Amino acid sequence: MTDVASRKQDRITRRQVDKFDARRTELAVATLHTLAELGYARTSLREIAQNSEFSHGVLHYYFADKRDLITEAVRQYEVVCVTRYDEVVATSTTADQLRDEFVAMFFDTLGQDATLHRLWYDLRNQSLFDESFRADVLDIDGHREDMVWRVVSRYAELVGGTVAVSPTMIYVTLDGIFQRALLNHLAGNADNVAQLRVELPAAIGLMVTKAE
Amino acid sequence: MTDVASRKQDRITRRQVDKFDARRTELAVATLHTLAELGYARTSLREIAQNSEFSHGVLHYYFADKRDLITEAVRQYEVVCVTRYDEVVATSTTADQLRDEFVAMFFDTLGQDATLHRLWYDLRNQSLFDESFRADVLDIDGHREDMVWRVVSRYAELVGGTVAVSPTMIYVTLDGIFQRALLNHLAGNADNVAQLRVELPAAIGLMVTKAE
DNA sequence: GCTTTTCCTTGACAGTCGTCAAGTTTTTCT
DNA sequence: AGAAAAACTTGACGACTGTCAAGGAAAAGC
Repeated sequence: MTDVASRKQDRITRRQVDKFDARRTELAVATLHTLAELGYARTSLREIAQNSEFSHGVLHYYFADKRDLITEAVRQYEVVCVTRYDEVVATSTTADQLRDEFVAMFFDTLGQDATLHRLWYDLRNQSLFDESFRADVLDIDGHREDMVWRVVSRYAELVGGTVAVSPTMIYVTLDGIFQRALLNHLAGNADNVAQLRVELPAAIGLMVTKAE
Repeated sequence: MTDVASRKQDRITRRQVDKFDARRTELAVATLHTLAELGYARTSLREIAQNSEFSHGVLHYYFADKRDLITEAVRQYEVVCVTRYDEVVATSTTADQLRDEFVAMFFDTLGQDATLHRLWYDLRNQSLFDESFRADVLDIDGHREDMVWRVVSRYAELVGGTVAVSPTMIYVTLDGIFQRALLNHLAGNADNVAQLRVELPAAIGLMVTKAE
């Protein structure tokens, strides 16, 4: 094959691959929405296909099996999820501003993306039963930990102090608060959510030690 | 009906009811074990029956439907779960002893009852999708919160200080640590579990303020 | 001991599931 | 425009699901 011909072949292959990947992503997004709506236990391939513009058979054209499809959907989730607070970190110039904007976004996404968040917790729990999810889940969990660490360590910096606990402890605490708030939110218990919002700043405060 | 006859009838009815309830409980326990093993998404009635000494048809003799059965299983879980640390609270005479024994039991049950705990988190998450579980879940969650509050408030008492954060915050923090430890435990990542064990005492310490 | 009630098994039902092969439509290439 | 390849639909398969009715086995009542 000549150079020109091989480069041409490359372009074609690339374009095919791109198209293939684009459709995969499209179907993974449809999967994500279906999972968020129904939960892992009740999500079927036919239901997913109905949330897309294709028929159920096409899923096996783009994915090896159901697990492959759901794994791809989880990866899509990560793309959306894991940089949520970065802009807040980048633009805040005072500790109070960072804290307040973090709390605001925390509860904003709680209400806005509630179904997506409950899906995340559903899949994380599935990984307790199904080994094949664990690697992806632990990976995403790590990125979430990094995400809140960026927030809290920057907060400590702006306060002029140091972080008093480990990144892991920070993450599990904030994630625990989020889970609780999500449950209360979906249960329609707005008062409890509001109470958690009031208490969140103090919880963050406990994690950093001000300089003397 | 004479008094004697009516009392006799009562006894008979009572005995029948007791027997009925006993079998219900027996089947609920079998359900609990099946759920713990397979998770909610993959637990079928036939699988449950195979974990008992009866056939699958009997489940509809004692339970209205699958939801009824699983709800009863969840209630069984609560009976086991929610008084776990009470003896530690009752017998500890110093703050250090209480803290150490709590931590020990915390990680003991983590390893011992791992499948049961993952089931709890599975069901709590199901309640984010299925409204009919929510009441029971919120009830159990409340009892778990009370449970850790009894530990931490007693700890503060023995230290001679006061609790610095709300019961809810205490619970979500400890529960978050437990969840993370459970995931790492089931993933075979013993190092991370050990690390959490090291950090847990300090996390408890942060929650109480010593008297001046 | 015989009848009645309770308890449990069996087998079938209507439906859903993941998977895949066969065939049709659409796009791409020459 | 015609041929080849890719993209997609359709329908079927075996397996599995919750539910329930019919009937047998065991226990209780007399």
